[in-house]
Amino acid sequence: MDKNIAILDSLHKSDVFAGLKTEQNDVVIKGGLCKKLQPKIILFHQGDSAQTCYLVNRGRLKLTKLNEQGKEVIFRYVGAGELIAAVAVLKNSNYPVTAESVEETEVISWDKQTMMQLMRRYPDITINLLSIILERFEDVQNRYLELCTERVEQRIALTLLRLMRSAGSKNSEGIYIDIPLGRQNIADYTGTTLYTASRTLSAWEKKGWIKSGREQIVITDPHALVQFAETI
Amino acid sequence: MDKNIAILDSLHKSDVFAGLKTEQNDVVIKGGLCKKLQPKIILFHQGDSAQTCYLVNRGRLKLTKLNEQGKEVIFRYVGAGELIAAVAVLKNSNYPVTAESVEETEVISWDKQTMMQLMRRYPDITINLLSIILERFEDVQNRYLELCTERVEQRIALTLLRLMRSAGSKNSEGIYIDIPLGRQNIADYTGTTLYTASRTLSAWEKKGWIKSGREQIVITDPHALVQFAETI
DNA sequence: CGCTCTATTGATAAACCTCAAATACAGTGG
DNA sequence: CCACTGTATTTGAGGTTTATCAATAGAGCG
Repeated sequence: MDKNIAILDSLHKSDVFAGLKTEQNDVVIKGGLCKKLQPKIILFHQGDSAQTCYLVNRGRLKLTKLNEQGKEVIFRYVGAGELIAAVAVLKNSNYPVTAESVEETEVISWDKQTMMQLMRRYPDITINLLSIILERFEDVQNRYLELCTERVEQRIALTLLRLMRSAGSKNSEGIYIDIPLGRQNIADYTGTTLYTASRTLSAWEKKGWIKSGREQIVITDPHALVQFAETI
Repeated sequence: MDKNIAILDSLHKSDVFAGLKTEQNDVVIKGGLCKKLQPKIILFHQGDSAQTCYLVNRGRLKLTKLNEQGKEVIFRYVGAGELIAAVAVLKNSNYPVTAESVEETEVISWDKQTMMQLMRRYPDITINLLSIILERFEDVQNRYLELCTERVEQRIALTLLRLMRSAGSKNSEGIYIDIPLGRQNIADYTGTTLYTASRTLSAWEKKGWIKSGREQIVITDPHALVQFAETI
């Protein structure tokens, strides 16, 4: 019972099922399966046959992709209320990315058939799905533009600010990014190397813009970062 | 009458309206407006209020985006049968990119209301739309990965091969890319500069992999390019 | 033929990566 | 509590890739 309430909460704040009435949500819940993940567990691999889509109910996932040489690129950190693997619903294809938990995480899953039925029953879901994908699409496009036109340090600044907005929580020192975030992660997220990321953050720490520990970052002067990101 | 038949042809081969019956197509056509563009005409600007989506019936469009400093990035060349600006249908937002004709081009347009009605009447359209967007989404993701992990020359090779597949036509010398494609365009498409693009193509021309003239490229040895793209 | 736009090429510099080595940190088991 | 181990981070030196600047050549057009 408690579990169902938890799920309901998540459905309400989720983007896919927005606008559904309570009794409709009940139907949705009955079709979904709950799954708990310890940190650093892979939910699915890029290339796996895509049969299921997932809603993050609690915790956070990291979406990545490897190239042939094994270099990792981070596309997105996905938090509670967000749907992933929408591709599974529509096409008989494979997951284009890998999803891995970065902390203790709970996801709710719907298989292709169930989701299709839900979409047919409640056309709003399809429309919602479409707008979610469009939003993400614009997001990648913007990051693609950044990657083409901005320098590494600007990209790191923009990335930190983005993470701050999506996973930031205010504390006494500044805004803490509530994701275990190593230098390598930042590098993979901005298209640079561990070393350049480290040097950059060190410099910013000396300037007092951030404070950083092992796999954690607090932004102490967001305004300075914003301004820096805008310099040519 | 002739015009309508032309439109019908395009609808049939298009991705959005796939699976519709003839009488349904008629309804779709009545909702659409035909528009002819000379080369280098801007159909819409990034930031314009998005009220209309377009299907390319003939010719080709270039989708680009500028950053604040005015650097241009090319996202896509869009050919006949392809839909653009789907975002216009769903959200009260602005076009995220600029669309410009690169040759004589004919587009069919539907405004937000009409498209919404069509989607409600024929739910297949929504589903098709969703799969189109998903495909493009994966495409940007792949290019994003490339940009992060591959060197300029590899990216140029991959880009030429991609263009070859989507706009290539075989002639006596090899496979001609049927888009006016200057060095600057290639640079904007691969995230490099005019100069690097020029040097690279010059080198390949000496090796006999391509032949190039003013704003045009023929790939004479695709296999060599493929192999080169795969080298580390 | 002169004009404009595009492409080539060399020289130079900047940005960034790579490698190597040292240091800091968190967790573990004695 | 402390040494130990494995991982994360820092930092320097040096090299590679790529951008930038400048000057020239070529192609198409009226």
